[in-house]
Amino acid sequence: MQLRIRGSSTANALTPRAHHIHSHSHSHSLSLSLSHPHSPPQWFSILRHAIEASDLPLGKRAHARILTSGHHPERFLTNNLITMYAKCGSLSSARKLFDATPHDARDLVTWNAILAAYAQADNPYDGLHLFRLLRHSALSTTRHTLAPVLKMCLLSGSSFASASLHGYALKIGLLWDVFVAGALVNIYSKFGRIREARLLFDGMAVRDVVLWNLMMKAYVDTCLEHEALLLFSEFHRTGLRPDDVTLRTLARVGMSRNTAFESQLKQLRAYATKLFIRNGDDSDVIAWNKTLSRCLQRGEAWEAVNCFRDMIKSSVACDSLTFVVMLSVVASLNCLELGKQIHGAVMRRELDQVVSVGNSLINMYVKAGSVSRARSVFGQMNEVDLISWNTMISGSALNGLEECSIGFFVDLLRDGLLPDQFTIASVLRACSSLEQGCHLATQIHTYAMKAGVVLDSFVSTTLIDVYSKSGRTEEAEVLFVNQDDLASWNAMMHGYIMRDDFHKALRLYKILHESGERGDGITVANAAKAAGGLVGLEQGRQIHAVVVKRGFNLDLFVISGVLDMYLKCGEVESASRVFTEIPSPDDVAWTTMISGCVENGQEDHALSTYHQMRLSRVQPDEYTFATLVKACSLLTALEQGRQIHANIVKLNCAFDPFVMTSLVDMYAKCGNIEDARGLFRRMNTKRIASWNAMIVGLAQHGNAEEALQFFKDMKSRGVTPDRVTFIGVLSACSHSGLISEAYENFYSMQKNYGIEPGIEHYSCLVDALSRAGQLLEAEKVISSMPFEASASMYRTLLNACRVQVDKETGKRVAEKLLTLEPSDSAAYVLLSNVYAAANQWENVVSARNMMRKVNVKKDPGFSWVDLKNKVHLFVAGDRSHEETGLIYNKLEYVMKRIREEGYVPDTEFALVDVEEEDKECSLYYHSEKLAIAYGLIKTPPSTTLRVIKNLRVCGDCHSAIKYISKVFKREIVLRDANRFHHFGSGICSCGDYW
DNA sequence: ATAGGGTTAG
Repeated sequence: MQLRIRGSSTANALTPRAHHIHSHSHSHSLSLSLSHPHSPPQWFSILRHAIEASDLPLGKRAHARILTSGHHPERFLTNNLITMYAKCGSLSSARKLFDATPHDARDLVTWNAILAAYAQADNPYDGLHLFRLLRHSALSTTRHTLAPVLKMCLLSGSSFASASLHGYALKIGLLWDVFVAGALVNIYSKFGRIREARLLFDGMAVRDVVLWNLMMKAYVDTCLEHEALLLFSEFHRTGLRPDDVTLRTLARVGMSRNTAFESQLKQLRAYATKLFIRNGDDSDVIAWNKTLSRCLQRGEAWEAVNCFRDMIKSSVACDSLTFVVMLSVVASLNCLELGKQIHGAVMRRELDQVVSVGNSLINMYVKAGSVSRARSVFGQMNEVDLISWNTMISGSALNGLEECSIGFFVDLLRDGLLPDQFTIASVLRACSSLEQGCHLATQIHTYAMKAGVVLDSFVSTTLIDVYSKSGRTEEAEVLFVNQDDLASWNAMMHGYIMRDDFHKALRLYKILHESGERGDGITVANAAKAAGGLVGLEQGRQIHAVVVKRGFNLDLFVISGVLDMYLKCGEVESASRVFTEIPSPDDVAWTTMISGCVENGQEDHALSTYHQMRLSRVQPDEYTFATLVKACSLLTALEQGRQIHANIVKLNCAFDPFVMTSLVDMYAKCGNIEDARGLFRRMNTKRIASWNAMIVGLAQHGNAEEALQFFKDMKSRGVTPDRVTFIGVLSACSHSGLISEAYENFYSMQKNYGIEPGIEHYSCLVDALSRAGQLLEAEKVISSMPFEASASMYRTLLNACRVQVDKETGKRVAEKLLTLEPSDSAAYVLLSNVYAAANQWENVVSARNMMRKVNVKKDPGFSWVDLKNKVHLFVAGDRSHEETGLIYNKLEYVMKRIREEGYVPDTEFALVDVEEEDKECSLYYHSEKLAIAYGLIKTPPSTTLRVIKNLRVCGDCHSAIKYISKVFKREIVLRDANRFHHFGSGICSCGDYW
């Protein structure tokens, strides 16, 4: 029995010679176990049975009965129990038993057993630690100790540990053991240290076939074909008989392009084939299948293909398992042609009616992207099982055929089959990519409950994903409770991110961290995204550090997330640094970089990055183009836009609704309404955003009738307008003085479409009334709406008073505007213009004088600044900050300094020319000034300040910040609700257009 | 032989 244990653990460590060990050890095991004096023999046979069947519960029951039988298990039985736990996959129980065994009760076999357990469980670090403890004890070791230890060296990838083991083996005289030497040769060659392997090999006095094989394989693996051939000749001269491993190793010589040894290779192949036939008995189908599946497990797919070719050439008949394995190999290679060839081979051998083979064919075809071929295999099977159905369901979903996937699910139910967790998870996957899939998912949820698989972690994770995607976060949260599966955590994090709840997402990340779990690349990518959403640069940097430390920066998914985080924080330079360190960026990484430039107002940089992308021969996709077109639109760069358009057509992206919509928008914003119209007409799928771009574009160009015509067409085609549509419609009305239409739409929006008017809609209405001269009516609308009036509304109205020469209303409106915006020069300028139009020059002068006395007072709205990882938030006239005195003093000083430099609170030009953009202007101005003042106090000179504002920056603040950047020599990055503004040396990256 | 979570856009 003891030998059996050792034997099998050795077999695990030195896989190439597995068959040797089994044949040597078996006879000993029986005689020993039966003749052992102290333990009742039935325990051993039960334990052996548990090991063979991998039956952990049986083993545990046996252990329990041994304990309850009153006898403390002595050493021999304990060793067997440890082995049983190891073989049945419970490393923790094995270790518990080992720890419970007193030190003086442990013998070498105990140690070997626990070491073998760690080797088998692929847990090299803890196992190697145990080995260090063993070395400190007085026990002397044998090859059976070294075998698992060497395997763990291989697993741990530690060449240092292997070198020290080499020395240790030499010291205790075990290096001359072919088992030990073979393992070392194998390790050295796996670490690429082939010369050390050869040195060891050459030093061996006795070498067996396995050792030769290992050395030859080392050469073949490293493409040292000439050395492999030389070694083979040497081997041949020893007269040792080559085995099938030798032959298969040789068969791989010549796979590389190197043709220098063509004739030698031919000889070798002929020789190998002859030997294969002679070795017929050794190379039966089972051995071949074993080799194939070993290749599959190691991910060496092409090696498996080559091996399969050799197998076909030999006289061995492939069986169904051969094809199951090979089809799995091909599925991983995603190679349709090869798959078809193997399908042909299956048909010739009439194995297509074996269910497992049929299922493998289906799987291979769906993985290769051919659902139709999979379906035809499915249809031709006489007998199908649940796996066949599941593969069709998941395969259809995988290939974007969601309806088809759901169809299979329905058919399955109709056939009276009970879905299992695979079925449910697969069909839910289809729902999750379906736009209206949530309702369906709810139904499938009830099926999952009926089938009792809701607690399955795959099922619940997919449900969390589906519910999050459709905004039903609460339902997702319910499912997430008690989930201990990392994928669920990731899905939940992503769910929060999708609804912009970045705080909650980061909280999950923190909880995970604090519980000792580190998460994986996806976790960290999610965390980066959340940090980006919060513009939390410090947190983002920490996450970036984790990414680098754990090697996730090689994962394009993850590093693109980090890139995006920096860009969302306005850190274009950091992003560029990260980007240049990506070995070969893909389309997404490039697009992230380009879109980040656009978001940060560096449209030129975006376009030049695009040209680099073309040079690097990465194909842009529809995301890239949508972004680029936006850049052109912001730059009003019609020519560049046209060139990009040509690229879009050339690269077949002219069918994507996103791209086309942004093109329509670009042409319209660039003033080329004809091309916008033409493009729009030719669009196949017109989404709501496409219509909106057209309607808003036409309205902006004052082409109201046509805008309303488009609106009509849109409705008649069954497209439901949204709030953006009505902004376009109402602004179109206002531009053409269509008051009754404006009212009509304003009410129809609520009554027929259930859209509550926002402040933008009211703005349009007020604008329309003002322009039409209905000043009192406009005032009435303002006072009746459920919002605080915005300053821009009053400004519009005041301007209308000037045009209408209505100084009574004008005065009233100016007063209201001034209570809202005491420091807003616009009010004074407009008011003075009203008086000027009425020829009341004294009042003009007094209005101008009032303006000069302006002080900064109320400042609701909020802005925040992130200093030393703490967010400082400022709201209207905020005096709650602990350093408020300092801040206000600084601000006074700042305003004084910039006035000296020429700052005038706003300019007259900006005031009389009130355009659409101004309507969304912040109701509360100066929170950003407070934030900047605090930033100036708290950071050393020339540090870049980053301020974020919840609303759009207004003209006055914009102008002030330009001066601040000049006077105080600071880069100031302001992110407002709309875009980034990079201020420096008195100018802003937006070119004063936003 | 079958199932889950991730990066870019209007």
